[in-house]
Amino acid sequence: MDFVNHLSSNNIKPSLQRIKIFEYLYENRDHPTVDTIYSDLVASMPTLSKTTVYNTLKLFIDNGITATVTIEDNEVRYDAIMEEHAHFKCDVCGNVYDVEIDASAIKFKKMKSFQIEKTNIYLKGKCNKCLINKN
Amino acid sequence: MDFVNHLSSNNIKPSLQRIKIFEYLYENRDHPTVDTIYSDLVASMPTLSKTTVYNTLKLFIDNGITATVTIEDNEVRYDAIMEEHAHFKCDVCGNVYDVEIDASAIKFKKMKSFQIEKTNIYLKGKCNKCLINKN
DNA sequence: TCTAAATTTGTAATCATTACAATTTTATAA
DNA sequence: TTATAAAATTGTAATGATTACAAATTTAGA
Repeated sequence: MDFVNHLSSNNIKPSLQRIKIFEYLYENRDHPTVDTIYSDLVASMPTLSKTTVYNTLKLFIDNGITATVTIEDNEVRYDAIMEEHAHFKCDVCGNVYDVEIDASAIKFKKMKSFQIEKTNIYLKGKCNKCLINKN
Repeated sequence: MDFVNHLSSNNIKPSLQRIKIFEYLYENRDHPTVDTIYSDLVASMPTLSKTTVYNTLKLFIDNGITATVTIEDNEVRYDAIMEEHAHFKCDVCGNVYDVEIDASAIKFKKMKSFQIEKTNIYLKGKCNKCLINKN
C-alpha cells in the first residue's frame, strides 16, 4: 500500500502527520479510538497534537478513505478498511473483529421506496478465544 | 399496553416518572434523545430532572425493556420496541425509521466459532418523502 | 528569498453524561 | 397514625470527549 499515493489520489495533501495517521489506521486493524491513535503516535512524533488527530480523521472521513465504527454508545472508533464488512465486539475481551458479509443479501421488508446508501452492521457476543477460555 | 404491569413484571418499581418516561418512549416511536424526552415531559412534570431521565433510561436498559439507537456518532437515541428490527436514518430530513428485517437470514462468513448475542443494523440514505420532494 | 496559503498546534469553550450528596417520597413496623 | 429505614428523585458540580479558534509553523510558488 502506497500511502502517499492513496492520500494524493483522494485529494488529500500527504503531510507527514496525515501519512503516519493513515498508516497507523491501515496497519492497526483493531479499530482504535482517537486516544489510542494519539498515544501510540506521539511517541515517534513528539509535537503531534490531539487536535491534529481529530482534524485529520475528519478529513479522511470527508474524503471517503476512513469510516467510524460506533459499536458502543460511548466510544468512536476508526477504520481505514472501506470494503463492505460488519463488526463484531466481544463483550468479554472487548476486541472488535471484522466480519465478512454480503449485505446485499439482506432482505428489508417494506423498504422498496427507500434509497439505501450505507449499511452498518454491528454484532455483539463472545469471540472464539473467550468461549474456549471460560472457566 | 399496561405500562405499570410492564414495568413491574420487569422488576422495575412503577413510579410516576418511570411510567411517564416509558409511556413517552412507547408512544413516540421516533427514537428520541434524552433532551427531547426531557423537554417534552417537563411540561407536564415541572419537577422532572434530566438526571432522572438518564437514570431511568439506564434502568430500563439494564432490565431489557429499552435499547439505545446509535446511528450517529454524536447522538444516543432510545427505543422501547425490543422486537428485532433495523433502523434507517434519512440524511435529508433526519428522521429515523424502523425497518422490518429477518436478521437470522444474514450469512456471516468465517464466524462459525463466534457466539452472536445481539445484532444492530443501521441504514442511511434517503426516505420516500424526501426522494419525492427533491427539486 | 519573499509572500501567501495551508497545516499544525495549544488553549479555551462547549456539550453530553456521570458522580454525588441532599431532599423527597414510599414502604414497613410499632 | 407515627416513626424509621429504604428507595427514588433532584440539583449541582465534576468529568471527559469533541470542537472552536487563533497563533505558530510549514509548505509551495513567484
